[in-house]
Amino acid sequence: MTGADQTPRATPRRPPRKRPDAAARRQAILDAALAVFAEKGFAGARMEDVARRAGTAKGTLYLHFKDKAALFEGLVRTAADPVLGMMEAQVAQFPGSTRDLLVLLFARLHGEIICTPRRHIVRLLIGEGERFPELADFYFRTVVARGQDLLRAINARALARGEITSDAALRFPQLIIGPFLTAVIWIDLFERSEPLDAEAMLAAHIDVVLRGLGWRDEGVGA
Amino acid sequence: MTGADQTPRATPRRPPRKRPDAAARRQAILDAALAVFAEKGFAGARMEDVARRAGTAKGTLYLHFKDKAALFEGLVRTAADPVLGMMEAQVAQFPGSTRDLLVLLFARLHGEIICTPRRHIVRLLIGEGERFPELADFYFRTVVARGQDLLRAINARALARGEITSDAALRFPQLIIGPFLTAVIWIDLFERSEPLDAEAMLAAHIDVVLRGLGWRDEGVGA
Amino acid sequence: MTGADQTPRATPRRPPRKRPDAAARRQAILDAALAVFAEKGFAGARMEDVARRAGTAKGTLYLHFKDKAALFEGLVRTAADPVLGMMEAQVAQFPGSTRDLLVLLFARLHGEIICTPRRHIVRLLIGEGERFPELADFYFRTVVARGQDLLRAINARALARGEITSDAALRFPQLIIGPFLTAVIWIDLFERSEPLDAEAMLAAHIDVVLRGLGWRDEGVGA
Amino acid sequence: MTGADQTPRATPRRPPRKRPDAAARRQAILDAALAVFAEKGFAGARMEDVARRAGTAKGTLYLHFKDKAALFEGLVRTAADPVLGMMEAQVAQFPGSTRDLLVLLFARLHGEIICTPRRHIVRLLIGEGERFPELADFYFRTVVARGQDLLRAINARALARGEITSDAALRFPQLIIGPFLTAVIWIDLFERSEPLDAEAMLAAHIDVVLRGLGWRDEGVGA
DNA sequence: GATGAATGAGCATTCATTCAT
DNA sequence: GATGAATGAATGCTCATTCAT
Repeated sequence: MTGADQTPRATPRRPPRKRPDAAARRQAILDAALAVFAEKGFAGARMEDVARRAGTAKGTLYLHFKDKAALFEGLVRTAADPVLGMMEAQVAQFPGSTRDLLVLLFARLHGEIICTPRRHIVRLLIGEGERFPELADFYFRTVVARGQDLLRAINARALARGEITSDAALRFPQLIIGPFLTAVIWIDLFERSEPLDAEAMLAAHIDVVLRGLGWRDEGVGA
Repeated sequence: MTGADQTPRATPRRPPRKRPDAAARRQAILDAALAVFAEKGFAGARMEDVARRAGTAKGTLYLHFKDKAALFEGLVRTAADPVLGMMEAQVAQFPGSTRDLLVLLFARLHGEIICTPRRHIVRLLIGEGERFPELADFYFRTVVARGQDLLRAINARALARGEITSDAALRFPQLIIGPFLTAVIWIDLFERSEPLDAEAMLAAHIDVVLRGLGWRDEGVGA
Repeated sequence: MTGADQTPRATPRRPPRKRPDAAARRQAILDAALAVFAEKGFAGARMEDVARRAGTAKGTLYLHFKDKAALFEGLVRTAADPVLGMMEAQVAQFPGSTRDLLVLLFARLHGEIICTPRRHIVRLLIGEGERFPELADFYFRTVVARGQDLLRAINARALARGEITSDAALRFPQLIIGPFLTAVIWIDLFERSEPLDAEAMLAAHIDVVLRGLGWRDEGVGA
Repeated sequence: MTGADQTPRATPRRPPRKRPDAAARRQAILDAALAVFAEKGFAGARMEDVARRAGTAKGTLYLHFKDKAALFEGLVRTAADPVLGMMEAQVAQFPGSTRDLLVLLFARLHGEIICTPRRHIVRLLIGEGERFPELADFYFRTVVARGQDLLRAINARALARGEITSDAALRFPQLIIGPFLTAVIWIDLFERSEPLDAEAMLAAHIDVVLRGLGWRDEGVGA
């Protein structure tokens, strides 16, 4: 701790344009790709636009992703994972009622997906999924299946706690997630025609679906 | 300056041209378009494939539809209308309980859309909608808005008859239709990964949502 | 919606790409375009032929010119300017008699245009001009108007010097340039039917038109 | 002369749409073709437009002309001939001075061509001539060569009568016709940029060129 | 003869991908 | 590693021409 502390005191003659490390570069590309794919769809997106938006040259894209499809896959791969991971963690150790848990989770879905460019990924996948079967499979495994497990766990817990009586959503977790999907789609396609208060809708959904599953405020044992 | 202007051109020939009336021809094109668009998406669909599948020459397509987008629009335009019309008629004069009505309608949606290539149209629209705002608007006006009116009418009737107590689905018809949308998407994207018994799911949905809206078997007056 | 959007596309290869600088490339394209347009007319010219002749790929054309029309315009734009500039310079500082000046200028027109593929540009413009009004306007401004100014200046000088007495060609410079145009057209259309000694014709024209304007060898003051 | 005279007293139930005989039909097609070709050029003209304008179906065009090129040729063939014939007749028996003859002929060229859609034919031929060598040859034989003969005859007569002294225009009839061509082109391309008083220009041309050829009012012998 | 629906060759243009620099 | 000029396969659309009616 004695000598000079000038460690990062480089000697840059030219503007200290620190070469962003590969990871940052890659993320910039993914961000750009999300924006462009979201606006134009997979086929309509031009690699050149992605490059320009990412602030790189076209060729650079190919240093990070084998081709356009790989870029799309990278997008899907990276976008959903963190949100889901966060939610899984929360469910695992949530102490409160299932209602509160659902409220929390839907708030997350709203804040992290519906209100975010990420929602486009959902729509993109719906649109292009059949053309990229492997991608759909990948998405199923890494996102959908995990989401289902999560919802099933929640339902199982609620049943076990006597909060609900129906196993309908255990058998069909789609009943829980359906309105969320609908909201995502609506925002992108019909918001202009008829605005949707997604937050209010999801709140109503929680009320309806919980009641529909036989909700009792305190659980049977309470 | 698209297309050619060269001088000595083409020279048609052989196939014994018959003339099915224009309407039949048009329908054949629409059928072919549905198949091709469904498989490849809008951008991926080649007009030549549509033509071949319709049993016509490429040029013939353009006698019926101004361009590829118009063909897509024609598809959307013609596919949804009949189903919706049928459902509107049924709702207007349905004598029984709202539960029976919903069962009937979802059976129709299942039989006429989910089990039919028509379901692809829903998915296509979701995927391409943002790129064709007019088409999304058109779809909203001719399909979505009508569907919403229908669902609202059903909910209003159920409330009036004392069958349900919540107006949640009156405010958000999306709660009713959400699981149907989810089923449509699931079938196309994830059926291979995990089959879905859509019929059972929709039955469960009716149970849950009606109960969630405060269902009483006979209505208050019973 | 022109052009394709398919997914797995092209795969360039072989030819050992060198990089002549952009200007040379552009000039090669213009040269090729002149040849092809001259032979086939605007509509009949195929971009592919231009590319092949320029030794580039089709796509390269579009790196230099927005579309076929822009290529045509580029042709017109670059071809006339140098010749005219040269002539303007000469007129501005020509010391000798107007007759000698005209002889010199027509010699230039003969050598630089009639005997050159550039003459095709004149003919092309005549043929396509009405279809490209902006191009005709551009040509008028950058070539025709300048040419007229030049001819008017010459006539004014000749009148001032007392070499001629008539202002007919001051009012109608077309009288001076008409036979040149006729020669250009003749060479392209009728040379095969009846050869024309353009040089001799233009010499005769100078004689006739100067005499017709009241030529006096030394000017009034002589 | 006894019996009824009701020969053309057909029994038309439907509107007496007398079938225009083939010649009228053909002329209608040619008129339409002139209009369309003039506006769009050869390549840009669509047979369908010609048909619509002629009030016939597309197929009918092919009953009168083998193909598009034949239609174009028919146009050129029929348009120039009458004017030229008229002029030949006039020259053959014109009693007055050569100046008066030229005034008369240029008046005709102005009235029958410059002020008429026929002027477009001249321009079309210039533009497309190289692509239709046979047509250019045909035009040369039936129009240009005859025109030259006519001009040579006039010059020879004028020389013989001592009205002029130069044989320049005998050797190069183009000197006489050049400004007319220039006017035709100008009207189509540049009229918008700078209007041209073609009549005045041609009058000036006659003055200049006759004086340039050594004009003497009465001829030597007078 | 007249019609116009059908045909399909032909071309302008785009854009994913490569690779010399 | 980064660049972006060059490539050329791929496809939407046009329109001269035919021929069944």
